[in-house]
Amino acid sequence: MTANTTRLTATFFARDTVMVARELVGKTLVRVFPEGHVRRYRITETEAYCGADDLACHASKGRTPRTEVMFGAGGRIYVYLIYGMYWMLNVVTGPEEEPSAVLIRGLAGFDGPGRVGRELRLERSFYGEDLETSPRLRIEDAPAGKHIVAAPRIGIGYAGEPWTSMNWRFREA
DNA sequence: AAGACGATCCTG
DNA sequence: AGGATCGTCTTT
Repeated sequence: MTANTTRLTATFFARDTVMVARELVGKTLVRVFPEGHVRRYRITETEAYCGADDLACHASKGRTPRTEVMFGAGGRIYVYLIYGMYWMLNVVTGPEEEPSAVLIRGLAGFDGPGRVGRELRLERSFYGEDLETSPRLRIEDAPAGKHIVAAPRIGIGYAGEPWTSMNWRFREA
């Protein structure tokens, strides 16, 4: 048997954000490093950020150079620097003009969005990269497998209700 | 031009 | 509990 190495395309990402967030748990993130070596990681935790109405979503603050990529169709990378230190990895979701994304919060062995970015050596140039064609970052399909639990999102208290209570964080049980 | 602060992590 | 560290957005 050969391993399943089906690369996920725009048709997977350009769907309902919460659905994509849930389904991304267990999928395989593949990073080709500048030195040429390849590492594969199982995605263990994600969060959904759902459109301009979701006050926890950066796009709710408006269309700016930073949030621009989220307004496009699903399948591209949204990265941003937080606390002057950590690059957060997001996958843009949904159709065009519906600014939403899924934050990759954890990979097997690398728990936490800051650790994910550090491990993958993300930086500014990943902004807008197309997951369908990028030579250095891709996501491959994988069997559903593990049980997945939903919980409120982390670090978004400023958004208030009902956004703080939405169970839009997904992780392996 | 200056200030506030963040979808975090590590150390003490 | 507090510091690191800086891009982005808001206010002057």
